[in-house]
Amino acid sequence: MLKLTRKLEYALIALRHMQDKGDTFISAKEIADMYLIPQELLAKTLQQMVKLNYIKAAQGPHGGYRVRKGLTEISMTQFMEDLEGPIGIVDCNINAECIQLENCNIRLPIKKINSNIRAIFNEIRVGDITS
Amino acid sequence: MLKLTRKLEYALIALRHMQDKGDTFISAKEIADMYLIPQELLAKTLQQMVKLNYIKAAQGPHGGYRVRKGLTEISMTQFMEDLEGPIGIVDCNINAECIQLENCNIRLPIKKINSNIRAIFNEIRVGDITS
DNA sequence: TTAAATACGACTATTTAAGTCGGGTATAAC
DNA sequence: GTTATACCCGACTTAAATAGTCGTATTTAA
Ligand code: SF4
Ligand code: SF4
Repeated sequence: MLKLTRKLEYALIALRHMQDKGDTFISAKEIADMYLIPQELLAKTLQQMVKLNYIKAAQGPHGGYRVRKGLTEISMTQFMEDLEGPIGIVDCNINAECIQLENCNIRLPIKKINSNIRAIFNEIRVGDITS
Repeated sequence: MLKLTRKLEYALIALRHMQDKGDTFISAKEIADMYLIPQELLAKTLQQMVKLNYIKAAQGPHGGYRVRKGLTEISMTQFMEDLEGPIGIVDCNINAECIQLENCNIRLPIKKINSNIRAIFNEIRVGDITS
């Protein structure tokens, strides 16, 4: 209940590590080894972040990834939703396909809570975690 | 990611319904039928709440459940943790061994976020949802 | 005695998250 | 130009968590 995904954690750990190293390219292997993260899984995540323009990749020997400027200003809400899809503590906050929906007597108060949680992540920037 | 369990939703729906009906005993079947909730699953949840002293049960025909006084003052944190166990957006916030723990570079900022989320649920009482 | 209801535990199914594999492309170093 | 390193990409498999079902026993009002 209410868990972040492992992928998000790995992404943040990697970002922080890369940020510490400045402009040099860091390989997925280096990070995977250092933090005991499954390499293939981390690689996939980093590749996703390349597509999102969060980081820049360099191929070939001595290649790897480095963080793009400006990433730290992105809100955690955007970061999380880019990587994992919309945040919603219940189904009707995402796609509305719930058989209880029509008679549901808790929908509105729950929606309020969802807003509160989103608000928390809106006020946190990626840089607050990775710097 | 960050989902409430269905069980919690069913519990809240049931509590709200029972509260609307005052002191009369409401059967699991009535609630299950009304909100299209799987009856056996709802029943199990209600039984759990009986053990927690959240509601009172009456057996036999015209039996059922009714809400105990004072339930509405309980915080959502306690309610959720009673039903589903400790809240923690990552493993190390609960206890669980995490192989990254020793070198983890995001543990502290994540812990802060977890506190923020817990704070939200601490300030919400069950009655805020079921009344 | 019967029927409606709770009580419990074991079981199965479904969904989601986590992790793995195989084959490809780019590029620096020799 | 061969080799080794590293990114790229999609399909696949496994594991874990959630959701739902079933069988049987017990209580009790009518
Ligand atoms: S409609 Fe009610 S039961 Fe369905 S997802 Fe929303 S809150 Fe939950
Ligand atoms: S130690 Fe780091 S990786 Fe492990 S659960 Fe905590 S935050 Fe996540």
